Amino acid sequence: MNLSKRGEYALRALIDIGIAQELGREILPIGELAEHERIPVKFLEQILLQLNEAGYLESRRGKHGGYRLRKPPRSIRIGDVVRLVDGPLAPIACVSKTAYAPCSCPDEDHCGLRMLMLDVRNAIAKILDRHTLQGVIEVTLRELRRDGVKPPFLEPT
Amino acid sequence: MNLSKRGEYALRALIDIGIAQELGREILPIGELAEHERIPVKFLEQILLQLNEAGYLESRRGKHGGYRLRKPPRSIRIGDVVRLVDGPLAPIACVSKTAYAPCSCPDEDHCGLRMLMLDVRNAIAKILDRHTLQGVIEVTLRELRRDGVKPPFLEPT
DNA sequence: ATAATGTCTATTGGACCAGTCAGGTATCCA
DNA sequence: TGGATACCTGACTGGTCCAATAGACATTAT
Repeated sequence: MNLSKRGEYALRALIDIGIAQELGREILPIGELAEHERIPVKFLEQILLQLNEAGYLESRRGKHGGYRLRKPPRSIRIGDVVRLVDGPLAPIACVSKTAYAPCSCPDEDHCGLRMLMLDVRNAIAKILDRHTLQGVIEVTLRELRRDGVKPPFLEPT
Repeated sequence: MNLSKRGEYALRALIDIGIAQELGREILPIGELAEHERIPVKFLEQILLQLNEAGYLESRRGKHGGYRLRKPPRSIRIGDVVRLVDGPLAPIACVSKTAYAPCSCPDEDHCGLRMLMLDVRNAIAKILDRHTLQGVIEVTLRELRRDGVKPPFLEPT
């Protein structure tokens, strides 16, 4: 039931870029992002590249380059990002909606385990597909403000 | 968000042994189980051994040997079996109740991602910890009967 | 020009998964 | 008592994936 580091970093990156954008930073260089989240730069590169290819980010090269969101945060579903980076949400393939594959069990139609795992898949999907990047960003900023903590990415370094 | 084959086989084995027991078979040899579920015998052996050590099963050696449940199915929570075989239910360690570990993010207390993943963990745990082996067995048998399908393990082979 | 940034491809070390192999030991039946 | 059946134990292997690293190349601002 694991979210990979890759998936975790992808989400953290999108959230950070979204926060930066919300706070007036139009573009965020990868170095700043990597430092803030303590992610190895070259590993993060690959992930941002993937998010770029998938249409979530756009990049500007050269000096003062960096990444920004290509779509409004409200239209980015967390579940879709996880699916992109980590694969299907379902714990076993025979209950996946987006990547169904038959399982090896003798009678899929009368498999109590399958029904249970379908519940689990639906519970996960319900949460991750109902939450957007916008929502996560709002929650994060609200919590920061409530505790009087200065948000990150206010100033270019 | 994956259940490993090992975890899947462990659950299927417990369910099958429970079904057999419900239907009057006091003990189930591994060969019959492996054949029915199409699991490599030697792989299944390791898994049943682990379930034995963990107190879920007891075994009888020699001719007419096999495995049976050591506890009543009602007292076996699916979530605990998954934890035993596959590790924590939480998608990331910083939201695990049974195996918490701090994450690398700069501010765990104001991490929107963490709050979201905590929701996911709780949703998974709610399902897997509320369902017992008894429940899964009942559902399976009910579905089989509803469709008039003969349940497995009625006769020793 | 050059320094700062992103792009792209290749590779690596290690962990883990799923399974295999080669026996050893206990139990039962004839 | 001997053999068949079945569980017990440990080593090990091929493959895949994760996380990270390395280095050459392209683009942009100053």
